Amino acid sequence: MTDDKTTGASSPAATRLRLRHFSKSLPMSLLRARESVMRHFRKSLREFGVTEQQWRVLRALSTKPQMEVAELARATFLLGPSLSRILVDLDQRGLILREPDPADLRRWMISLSASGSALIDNVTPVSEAIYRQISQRFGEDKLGQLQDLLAELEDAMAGIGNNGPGAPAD
Amino acid sequence: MTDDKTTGASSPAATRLRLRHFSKSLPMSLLRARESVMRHFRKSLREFGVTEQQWRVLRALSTKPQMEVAELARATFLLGPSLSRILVDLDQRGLILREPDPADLRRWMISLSASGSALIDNVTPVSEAIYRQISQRFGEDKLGQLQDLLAELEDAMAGIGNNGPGAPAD
DNA sequence: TCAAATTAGATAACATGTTAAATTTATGAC
DNA sequence: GTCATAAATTTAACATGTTATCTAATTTGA
Repeated sequence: MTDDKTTGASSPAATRLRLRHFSKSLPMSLLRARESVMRHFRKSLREFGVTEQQWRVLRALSTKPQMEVAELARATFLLGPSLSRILVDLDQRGLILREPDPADLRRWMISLSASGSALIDNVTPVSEAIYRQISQRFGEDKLGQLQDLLAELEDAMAGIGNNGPGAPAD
Repeated sequence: MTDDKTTGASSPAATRLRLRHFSKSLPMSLLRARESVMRHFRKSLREFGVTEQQWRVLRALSTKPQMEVAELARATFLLGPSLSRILVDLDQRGLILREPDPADLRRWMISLSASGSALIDNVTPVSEAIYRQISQRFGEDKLGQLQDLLAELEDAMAGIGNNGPGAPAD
C-alpha cells in the first residue's frame, strides 16, 4: 500500500541520495513497537486512574524505599519539569510522600504512601497478566533476544556522538 | 546503581506478586532504545529548523506525490490534532502544499513544495551518515535482526486484545 | 428529495515534552 | 563572614500528545 518506491515525483535515485523507506527507519520501528505494546497497558492503567507517566513514577518508587527527584527522573526517563508536575499531582492525590532531606534542603526524598503501595499491588496482577500474554504470543526466547538487542543498541549509541564518556553532545 | 533488588521496603516476594524489575520492562527498554537513537537525529534536525514530528511528515510525503491527511497520520503515527497543527505550520513556512480534493471537498491533498523537497535533499545526507554510523557501530546483521523482531512483536501484539481482526477494543 | 448517520478534518482543553530561566540552598574562594 | 558560583528543583512558555467535541461534506435510506 505505502510501498510505492518509484514515485519520486522529481528526484531519480541516481542524482540524489535516497533515504531508506520511511516506515523501515529504526526510530519509526521502535516507536511503532512500543505503541503496540503500550496500547494494552494504557487501557488498564486508565481504569486505575493513572497515566503511563504517573505509573512509571510509582513503579520506580516501588523499587526503593526512597528516591531523590533527580534519581527518579533518570529512572523514569522523564525530564525534570514533567516529573515536577507529576509529583505535585501524585502528592495531592496522596499516592506519594515528599519529605525534605535534612542534610540538603534543596533535595526532596520521595516515597510511596500506603495508598500508593496499595495501588501498585492492585495494578500488578493485571500488568503481569498482560506481560504473560505478550510472552506467550511473542515467545519467551524472542522476548529475551529483543531485550538483549535493545540493550546492545543503547550501548552502541552511547558511544557515538560523545568525545568523552558521558560528555554532553553540545 | 538502580540494581537494588532487595529493598522491597515492605513486601516480600512470597506474599505479593512482584513486578519484573522496572528498568527491564519492555516498554521502558523500547523507550530508552528509541531515545538513544533519536538523540542523534534530533540534533541535526534542529539545525535544519524542523522538529522530529515535522520531519516525519515531510519524510512521509517524500514517498508519494500526494497524500490525504488521514493517510499521512497513519504513516507518521501522529494523531489528527497534532498533525493538523503541524500541517498549518509547514504550510505557513511554505514547505508543503495543500489543495482541496475536487471529488470530496472534505479532503485535502498534501504534497511537498519545492522548498520542502529541497529541505529533504539537504537533510538526507546527514541523516544517512548518522544511520551509517549506527550500522557500523551496532552491526548490519544485528540491525536486521532487531528490525525483524520489532516487526514480529508488532504482529504479535496486533492479535492480542482484539476479538476480531481490526475490531476496536471498546 | 430530504433527514439521519458517517466521514474528514479542525478546534478545544488539558496533560506531557522540551528548553530556558528563576528560585532556593550549598559550596568555595577570598 | 561575604560574595560569586554551582546544584536541585520549580516555574514559565510553547510545542506536541490525547481525548472529546465540533463543523462541514458526503452517503444512506426512507
